[in-house]
Amino acid sequence: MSLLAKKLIQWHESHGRKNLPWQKTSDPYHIWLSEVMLQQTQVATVIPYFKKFLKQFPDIRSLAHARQDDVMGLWSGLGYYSRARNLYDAANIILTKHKGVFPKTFEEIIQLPGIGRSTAGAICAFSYKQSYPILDGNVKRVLCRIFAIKEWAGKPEVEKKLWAIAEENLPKSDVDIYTQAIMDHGALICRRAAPLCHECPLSKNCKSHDNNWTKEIPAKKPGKILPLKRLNVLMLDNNKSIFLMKRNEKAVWKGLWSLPEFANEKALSDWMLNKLDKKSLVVKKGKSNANFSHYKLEMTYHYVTIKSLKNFKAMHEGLWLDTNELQAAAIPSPIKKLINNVMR
DNA sequence: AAGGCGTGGCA
DNA sequence: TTGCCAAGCCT
Repeated sequence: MSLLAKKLIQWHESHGRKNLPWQKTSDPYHIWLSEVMLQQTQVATVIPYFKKFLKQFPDIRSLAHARQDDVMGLWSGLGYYSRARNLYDAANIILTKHKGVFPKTFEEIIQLPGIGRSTAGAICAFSYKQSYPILDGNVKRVLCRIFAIKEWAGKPEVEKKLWAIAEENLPKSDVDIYTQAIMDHGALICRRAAPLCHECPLSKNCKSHDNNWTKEIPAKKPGKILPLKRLNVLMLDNNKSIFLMKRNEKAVWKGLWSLPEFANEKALSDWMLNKLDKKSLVVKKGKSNANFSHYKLEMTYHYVTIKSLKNFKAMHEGLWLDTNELQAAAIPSPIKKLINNVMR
């Protein structure tokens, strides 16, 4: 066994995390769900979503038979919603192609939508104790530091090298413990900022520690200027009920429910003149910002109250949701917050 | 190959 | 406030 694996497994014995909700089980459904939720998402954020999701969908069959909107509702606020769609699709594939039983080989697992090499490796290691490596943010950081890799870990060439290193250091036994150990070590000791080198079992074998490079490594992603998008959203309030429209399949927040959206104010007022009986009063107007990984968004909201739906001409274009129904609905976080703030 | 895809925590 | 980025995958 590599020195790296040996030391990490030893360290995990007394310092690793052993009581997370998806641990102490080898049920591949639980492992799969947790690994997908944890993609680009922090542990503390995932825990309540994981519990709630399992409570409503305790097994693959119940998930496969659900309505997609209910699945999306449980995912609302967690982000990266294609994960929820893929999970739902994969559950149905497992039902039809694998007779409802989660597949047991890496090759079959990685073919499921939403499962890439790292997630498939984690499922194999945790559920079946099969020796496959993972390469998440933690592992990348630990390996870059130990081997003094000064380039950005997301660069394809560097990533290829990291997979090879991950492969080389993989133990043949106890991969489940090793996999948990290297992630825990990255999260708790080899942290991005202020790593705890004095508590690190690998500090004597770490090139970054030797050379005092822990601040330079891991290297930052090459920066770029994010574009700013401006748009107008309409908040129609009919007796504390809000009008929402389902977003199309082309842009961000695919398939989620959101406020009617317009490129400019004229388009918004035209829509109102067209769909509402007479010119309605804008009760409140303001701006709200949201930042994404690839652009910034400035929303100008227009809060309008109407007294009756009698002459409303867009009933078939969306749905009216009572404010107390908003929480469980499949609505993006910034929109949910905006509605809550303005209505309050 | 590079960019789309969310959200919240933290410095 | 702003920027960075976390248990990545898909096209």
